[in-house]
Amino acid sequence: MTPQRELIARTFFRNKGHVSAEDIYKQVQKRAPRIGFATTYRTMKLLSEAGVASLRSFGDGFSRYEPALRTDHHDHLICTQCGHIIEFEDDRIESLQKTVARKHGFRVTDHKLELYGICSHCRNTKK
Amino acid sequence: MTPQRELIARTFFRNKGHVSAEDIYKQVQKRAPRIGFATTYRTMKLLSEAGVASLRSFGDGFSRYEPALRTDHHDHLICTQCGHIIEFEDDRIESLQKTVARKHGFRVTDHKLELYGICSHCRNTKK
DNA sequence: TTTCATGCAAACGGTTTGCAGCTAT
DNA sequence: ATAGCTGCAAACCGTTTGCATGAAA
Repeated sequence: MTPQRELIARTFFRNKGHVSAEDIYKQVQKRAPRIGFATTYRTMKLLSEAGVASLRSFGDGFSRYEPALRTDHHDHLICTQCGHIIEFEDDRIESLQKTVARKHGFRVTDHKLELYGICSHCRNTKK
Repeated sequence: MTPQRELIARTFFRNKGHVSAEDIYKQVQKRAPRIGFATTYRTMKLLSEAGVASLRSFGDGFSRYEPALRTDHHDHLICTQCGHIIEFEDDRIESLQKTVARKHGFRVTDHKLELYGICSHCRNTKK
């Protein structure tokens, strides 16, 4: 554990999740401009290998990380207009997922549910 | 509509969906080696703009296309070991998704549900 | 001729890697 | 001294774009 890694990890955990590597890099740079993105990427890879961060790729080309400590499964509502991301959790959906998987002989290790649409804010301020 | 575009479109629809651009490119090249990937990409973009193909990015870095003609919403079970993809459909999950979205004031335009795990085949032939 | 698609190669953007230098054992 | 991390820059890989050629109307 080096100072660089500690700063990167702290920065990562300070966020609410759904953080892109670039986000972390920029935030880290404000405090330690000499840290390069290579170190950021390498550290995030370490964190995800260690199981404390999990990589989540939304459709937008670059990878996002979120803390893996959380015990709740949660999924995402994504506004395609403003990019805002809302988390939600629904036990009934979860259990239906398990049922479906079992029906196909799958042992599910992870899942990803994303609902894309227009959030209420963007719907009200439509031009 | 040019011969190239026709071949690419035909090749695309010959597949069962979840086809990567590279897949299409390779298949097309067997029949018409002079077609470049630029044309493949451009044609796939056209097809998705025309609404007959829809772009779906799984987490693996490159983009996949599937026919958009289909009326059923379907989701995916993905084996993380052999990469096999199974489609499924579950109306109860669909309706729960709508409920959740409504609760957050979202108007959902699209959704994506992916379950990752180990398929029955890989579970049985585990080494 | 004008238009527009093609094929090639170069560019792009996010991520990874090689490598020389630096730290801390 | 040696092991291993850093920072830089170059490489990488899937995708996009610029441009000269070529076919069609």
